[in-house]
Amino acid sequence: MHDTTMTIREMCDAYDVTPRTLRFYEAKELLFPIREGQKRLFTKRDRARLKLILRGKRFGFSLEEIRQLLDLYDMGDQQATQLQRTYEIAQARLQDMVEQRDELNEAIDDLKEQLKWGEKVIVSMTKTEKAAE
Amino acid sequence: MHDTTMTIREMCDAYDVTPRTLRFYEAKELLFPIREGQKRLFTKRDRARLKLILRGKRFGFSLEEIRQLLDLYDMGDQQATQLQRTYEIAQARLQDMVEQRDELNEAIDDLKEQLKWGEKVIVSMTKTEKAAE
DNA sequence: ATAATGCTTGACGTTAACGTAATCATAACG
DNA sequence: CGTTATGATTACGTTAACGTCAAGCATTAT
Repeated sequence: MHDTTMTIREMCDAYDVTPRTLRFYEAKELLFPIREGQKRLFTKRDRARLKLILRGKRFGFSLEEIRQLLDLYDMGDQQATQLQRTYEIAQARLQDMVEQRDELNEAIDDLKEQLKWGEKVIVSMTKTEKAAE
Repeated sequence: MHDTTMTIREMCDAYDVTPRTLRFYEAKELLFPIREGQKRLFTKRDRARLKLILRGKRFGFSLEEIRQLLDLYDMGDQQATQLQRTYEIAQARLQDMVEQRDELNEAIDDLKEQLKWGEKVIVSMTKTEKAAE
């Protein structure tokens, strides 16, 4: 076989993404598949990065944020300052997520209130409806 | 003054929206300001609707959903079935919001785990760094 | 009368993350 | 050698909710 590289299709099957997505990620400089003639060959490194990309997406990071994180990651496994930076970005993202959730919780509570009110109205209306019969 | 109507600017100031937004809402048939010559005049009804629109947005309804709700609202204050329908739409939205929040909570927990791990790595790296000095 | 406002209607621009063709190249298979 | 499979490139389309001009009336202040 091909040493340890994968074709675009194999990647798609393995990670459940479309070719377009992989090409898109390459265009955005998130992945750097090597070329055999015309075709892309994804290395072990690409696969590791893709996993991190997909994980990052689940966390709600934007692709741009993910790119920055991956870059830091690469630049210096030796530089603790970089890792520190990574940590900070993640912290900030966490902050955002918590805020979002809290807002959502508020909205949920508000909407629940509205619904309680709506129930009362519906009940009273169906009552008067019956009364009108 | 103008009986009970407001100009576009007054509306903007009162509700903290841009003229573009009000025109946009009119184009989307969420508002129906009357015309005095060329100019828009927003009635009490428009203001009531705008309040509902803004509230709906806080709840995360799309403008299209809001339009439908407003329409139902108008159509029959007398028809309890319509109100019932409104109630159902809101319930569905609530469902979505709860799901979203739960997903967000999961992601938050996962990310927190990651961060704990990151902390450990950073600590150990700074240690070895010192050791290397 | 003229300049400065305020308002109007288009109509194109923006953002994210791809989807969706259309066209072309290459390689294996029979 | 023709066909099928796989992949490449290019480029426009999608969605939501407006933002951002541009150009033109109309009223009001000077």
